[in-house]
Amino acid sequence: MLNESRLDVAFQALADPARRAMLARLALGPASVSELARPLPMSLPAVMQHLKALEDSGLVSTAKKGRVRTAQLEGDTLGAAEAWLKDRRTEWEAQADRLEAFLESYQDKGE
Amino acid sequence: MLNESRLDVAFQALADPARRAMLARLALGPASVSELARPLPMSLPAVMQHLKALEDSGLVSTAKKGRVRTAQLEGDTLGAAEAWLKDRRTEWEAQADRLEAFLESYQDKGE
DNA sequence: TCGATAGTTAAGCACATGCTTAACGAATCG
DNA sequence: CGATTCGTTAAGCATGTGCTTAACTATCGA
Repeated sequence: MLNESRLDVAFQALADPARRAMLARLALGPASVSELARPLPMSLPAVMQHLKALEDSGLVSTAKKGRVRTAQLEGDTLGAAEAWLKDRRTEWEAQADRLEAFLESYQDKGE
Repeated sequence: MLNESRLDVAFQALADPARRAMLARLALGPASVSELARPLPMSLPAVMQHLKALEDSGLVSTAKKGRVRTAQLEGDTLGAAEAWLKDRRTEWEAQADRLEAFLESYQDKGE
């Protein structure tokens, strides 16, 4: 599980459309920096900065071989962010259920 | 489903620990502004600004009655963010499976 | 009606973010 | 070797973010 400050950077990384586009690409398989950059309307250095943010967040790992750097998705961090949201939604649903049950019992008494 | 720019603000909202704390509290049930503020080490106006960010993101809705404003979690937006992550992870897992299958078939040929 | 309670608005400030261009490094190809 | 490709570093700049304090409004309760 990720601690709070790790979640900060992970969600922060997810908050940018360019970075989400890169993640969406990497979900389909590893890619080089240029491949990631191609569809994006910005300079290469900008893409590098986004990639660094993704790497710092733990969502992506990279390795360089020769002159090409290959990036790939790290499923664990993605899963940890997903798990946080799922936990909150589960709590919320339980709470909503209790409320509904209460309202129903209240209505029963009124009948 | 949320479009890209809605996802931006949703993940952006999730990127701050104070806002995640507020969401965690609201997952347990509705709360007033002061209740949300109590555990947080910052001024009330700061909390208001976080609450506004959460409201703009669609993660939370609020209503004022008398002098107290009550906030509650909006499960749909939470679910949409969760769904985006889940989709990416599912794609990633499918890709990892294909890779594994390929490597196994490669090994089989070698035997 | 007076004081406490709950929230709101506005201004200002420090720092972070997301780009840019320019210049450079290092592997590969002809 | 020389040119090209792929990536990297550094500097600078506009805008966004996350707080603060001060001042103010609106409601409630004695």
